[in-house]
Amino acid sequence: MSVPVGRSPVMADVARLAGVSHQTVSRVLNGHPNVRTETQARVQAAIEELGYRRNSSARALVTRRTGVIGVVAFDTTHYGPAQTLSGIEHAARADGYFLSVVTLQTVTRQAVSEAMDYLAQQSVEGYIVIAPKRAVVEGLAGQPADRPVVAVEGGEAPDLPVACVDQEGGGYLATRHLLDQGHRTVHHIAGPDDWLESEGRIAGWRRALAEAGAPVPEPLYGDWRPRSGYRIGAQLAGDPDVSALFVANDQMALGALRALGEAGVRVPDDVSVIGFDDIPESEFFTPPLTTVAQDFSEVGRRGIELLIDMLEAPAESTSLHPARSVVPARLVARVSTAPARA
Amino acid sequence: MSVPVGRSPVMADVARLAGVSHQTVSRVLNGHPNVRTETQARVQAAIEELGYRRNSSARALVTRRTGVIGVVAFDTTHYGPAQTLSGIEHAARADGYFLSVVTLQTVTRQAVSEAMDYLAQQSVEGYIVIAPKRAVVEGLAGQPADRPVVAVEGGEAPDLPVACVDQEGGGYLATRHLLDQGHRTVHHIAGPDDWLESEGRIAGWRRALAEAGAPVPEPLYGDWRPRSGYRIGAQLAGDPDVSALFVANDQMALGALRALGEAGVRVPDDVSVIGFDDIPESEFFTPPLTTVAQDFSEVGRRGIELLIDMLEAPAESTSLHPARSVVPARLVARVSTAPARA
DNA sequence: GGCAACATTGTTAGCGCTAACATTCGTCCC
DNA sequence: GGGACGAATGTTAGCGCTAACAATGTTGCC
Repeated sequence: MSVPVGRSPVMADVARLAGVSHQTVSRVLNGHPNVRTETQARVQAAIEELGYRRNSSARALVTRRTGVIGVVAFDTTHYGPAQTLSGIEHAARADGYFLSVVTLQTVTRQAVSEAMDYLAQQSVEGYIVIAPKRAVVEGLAGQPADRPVVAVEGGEAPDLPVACVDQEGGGYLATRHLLDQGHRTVHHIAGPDDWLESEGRIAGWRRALAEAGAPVPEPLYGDWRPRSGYRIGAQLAGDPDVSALFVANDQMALGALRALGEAGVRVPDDVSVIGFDDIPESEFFTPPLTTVAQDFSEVGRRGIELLIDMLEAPAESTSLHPARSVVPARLVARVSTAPARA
Repeated sequence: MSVPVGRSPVMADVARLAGVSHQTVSRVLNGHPNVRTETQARVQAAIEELGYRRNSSARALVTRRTGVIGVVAFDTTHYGPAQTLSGIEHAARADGYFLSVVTLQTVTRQAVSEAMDYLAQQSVEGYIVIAPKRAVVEGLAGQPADRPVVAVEGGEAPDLPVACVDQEGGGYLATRHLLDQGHRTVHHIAGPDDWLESEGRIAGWRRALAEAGAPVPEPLYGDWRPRSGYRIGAQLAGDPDVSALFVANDQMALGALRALGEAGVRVPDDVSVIGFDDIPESEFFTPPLTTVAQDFSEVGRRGIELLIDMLEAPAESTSLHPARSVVPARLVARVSTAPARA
């Protein structure tokens, strides 16, 4: 009896066993008031005996709520995005939501729109889009918003709620740190120029230089990967003007460290290097990398918070001032930066 | 008219606009034969005009298929697991399935079982569990299997379909590579001893040593993180017996390289070091790390393949010989290994 | 004691879809 | 020419649940 053969039990089976109507079972499950404690217990017992589990499709059909949040992610094989995704997942689960994830290889407006379409098939209630490029954020803002969207890492998105790290502040912090150590100016290996993270970090770097009245060299653009840092690092190694280098992420910084090392440039004695991200490996680079840490999971958490607010608020003036949640960056000083030589 | 106010359109709205019954609309949507081409076109047009989208809950309710696969993952902030997840996701989407992901902080039997329970609420059709520890796999096999489960990275799981990389083969490959370069024996920094990956790599290492008649030192256990590699590396640095070192992952290898460097031990001149995983950074370590590459996304792909086979096969003798899909590992030779000194 | 107010439970009607059966129509063949 | 067949479409009955309303008890208070 406790293991019904054939089909899995439905609410009516529980009701029969507990000697109540199926509606009373529903009430117990939904925590309605006005159910006698004793009835509740009987129903609970019947539920356990049968191993009953509510059918989510039937429930969603009538409540018009699926409890599923769609996530469009990129590049989850890298540290930052993967951490962010993990933060999103935990926050969503804590609030009883489910996550349906699509990860994209290419970061284009069209790919994002296809991914959102795919997720729409599953009746997601809203979207979290990890939107690291300007084009993506702009494409997002132009969409017919039949359900709420939150951008994560979306920089200064114009008309969209956004959760992100303060990239500009982080860039400022990094540059300031080097200037404070007496370097005349700071060179910059940036990320690709259509990424919002690159933009923000460049802006912070420029602001710090401007504030200090330091010369502003041309930034050199990499592609986030170690190899590009290596290439650009090799270029800079010969330049006697370079005494301090701000690299837009730790992976490129790793490449740069290697190139400098191979060229006989000592870090930090000859050149100071600072990275960005604080990946787990940075502490063990040669030399241990000074860098700027981002609290990725906090960003994920805030993204979910924004979205759930929209889902659960009685649709109102959300479009007037789209919410922004900015997480500060934090300097992690290690060995790769040192005061400028006299 | 094309933008209906109030509720979103349902099948009946499309039917009305196209001048057919709702069932005909359903037939068009499901690609049934025996619908006149012209009718099909009219229905399609109506669908587009209204921006109609099938209600997945209603559909799932009657078909008893949700098209959702539940994934239990750990540690997606690290390279391997994140890559695997990404492989799983792409393969699932290619077959029209959706993914619902739960990531866990702690790898315990209970956490896994709770995660599966959570996913069951959403009526997932089956599970992919990234199960890197023996206890987890065993707990999995003991569960009441009301829906199919595939383990990924589950080593030699007894009664469960598994997709994994050939860890033993990889360990053998790494050790063999060092022995072939004339090293008398190979020391090993292993992962935690309750991880299946550790076990497999240790087994391969032992086999290679045994085959060569080389002495078998005690393996030293780390925790996968760079810091533990650093700690153990510092220990080994003073030992003149150590001329070749197989480290169970690249992150620990990074720590070990740093410790050796600090102790004045030159790699590869004094000691050869080989890692495991081939993370994107390895190529730019000091020196560039020889390592064993795993095709994580292929593992994810195969996991999905196994699961979908089970979902779509008319439930038969699946339990007789649970399928195993083993992906070979591959040696990536770089600079950190060299022939033994005479 | 009777009646209002409330607590507790049951009954009914869908949510939007697909499967199964019913109907209509044209076509073919003896 | 009529019956048999199959193609094309329509009609009906749920899937398992919740919301709304209806029907009971049960209490308290004058």
